[in-house]
Amino acid sequence: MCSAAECVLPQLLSCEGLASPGRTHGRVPAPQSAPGSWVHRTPQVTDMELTWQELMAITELQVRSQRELEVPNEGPLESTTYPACEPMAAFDSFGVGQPPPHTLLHGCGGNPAGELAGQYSEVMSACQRPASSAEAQYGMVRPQPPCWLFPPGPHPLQPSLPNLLDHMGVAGAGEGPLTDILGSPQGHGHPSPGFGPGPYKQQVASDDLESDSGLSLGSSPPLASPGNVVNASTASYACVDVGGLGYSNGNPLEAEGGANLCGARARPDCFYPGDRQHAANPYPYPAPPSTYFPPEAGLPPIPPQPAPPKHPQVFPPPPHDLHLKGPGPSGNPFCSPYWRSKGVADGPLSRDERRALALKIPFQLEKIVNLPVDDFNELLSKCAMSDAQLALVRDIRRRGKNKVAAQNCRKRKLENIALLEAELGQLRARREHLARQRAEFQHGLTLARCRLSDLCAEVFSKLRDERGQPYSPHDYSLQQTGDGGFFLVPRNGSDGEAELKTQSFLAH
DNA sequence: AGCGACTGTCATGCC
DNA sequence: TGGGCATGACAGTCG
Repeated sequence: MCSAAECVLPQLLSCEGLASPGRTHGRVPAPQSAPGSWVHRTPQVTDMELTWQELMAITELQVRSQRELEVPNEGPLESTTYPACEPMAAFDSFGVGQPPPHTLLHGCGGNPAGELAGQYSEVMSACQRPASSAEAQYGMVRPQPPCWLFPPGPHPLQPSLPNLLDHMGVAGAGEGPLTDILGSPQGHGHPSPGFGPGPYKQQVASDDLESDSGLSLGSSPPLASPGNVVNASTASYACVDVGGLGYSNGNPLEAEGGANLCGARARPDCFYPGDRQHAANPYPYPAPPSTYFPPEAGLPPIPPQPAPPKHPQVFPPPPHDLHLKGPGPSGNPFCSPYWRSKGVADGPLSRDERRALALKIPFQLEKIVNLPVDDFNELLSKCAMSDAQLALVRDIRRRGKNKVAAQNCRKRKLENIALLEAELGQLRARREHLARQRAEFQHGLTLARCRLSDLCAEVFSKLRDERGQPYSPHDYSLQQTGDGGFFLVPRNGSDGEAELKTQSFLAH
């Protein structure tokens, strides 16, 4: 009998389904027709792409493995034969490498390639092995031959997301670099990061460059910049031109024709007294909170973060009497003057805030952004505003909503990346498991072939023709019937023996 | 100075 | 048709 060491994996398994042209050793590109493969590839093939290709190759490997390991059951006289110990190709670890040239090997007891077709599974049953630990790990159901690799249900390489998460467990999803990103307070933990209390970054003059609401903020001199404290240090009531309306202490709306501001007609310095200003504050307004929007309800309060020492707070904290709550001076809740919500952190005014201040928008920016469209329109209808004010309000609303949308979009993107990375890890683990399982099956198949070859040799050694001469296994092959009988079938073109010289006998 | 992360904004497409 | 949303791209800021 042969030993496993003498037998090499058969060529049958290596050449038919695995040796595809164009494959490189150890790296299996995805078939171009494979769904999910990227036809239009960027010049830089990223590692993610390669990984995806590998994953796609697993599908192909599985299909091919199924094809190869399936034993056709086409009847007792099916013509498929199993050459034993034929030249076999050396496999790489995954069995997907290009097979080497055929090499004649001697093994399996030195028996010439006797062939025995038919009851193959009986021999293979000895090679079946208990489910590996990896199966338990992935909850795989031990499939029955000939579909060992394919448990019932969805395709193992196309698990649904919930299944994947089930497979992943909590720990699996929590690994990977993106988990850190997701776990960071900046990335997650706040449904609306834009509303978070993070310190406002210092605004520069470039903030005021342009506005699609028609404000030529770009024309503002450097004085308009909060960062430019030198030029503005001498004027607590700095007159900053904002598109002709400007951060002046004058009322631009009055200059425009005296639009009714519903009680917001008072000069800005009445709401934001300049005598409370820091000497270096170029703006005649108190320091705004770091975030303009109040924290969302239901969220745990986030402790305020101290301003970076590198960027000292330019604006002093506003006095409490400036944090007006409820209706404005007019008593109309929809026409309260522009003020910031109480309880938000301090920080420089944002661009829109400065614009709103410049145009004396009598609404909270929070309301402008967050009100439903009906309420927003009602709010606008109740307060007659100039075209510039309306345009600015709508721009503020659009930008505010888009800002939130961008934050949500980025959050979703990070979540999707984390999810895909977790899925990638699971698929890689599954690929390794399938590769190990494939190696086990190939080893069992090799043993079975060796035993089959030995059995054939034993049968041929006991067969004699009418002249008492043994049959040559080179000229005849054995085929088995369903009832255990054997037939001697002459090989095609064997020594010109034309007549069907079939001999039936019962197996012992 | 360069770089990466973060953020706001704009443009665009879709609903 | 206007508004909102989603998203890629770009630029600015900051560590």
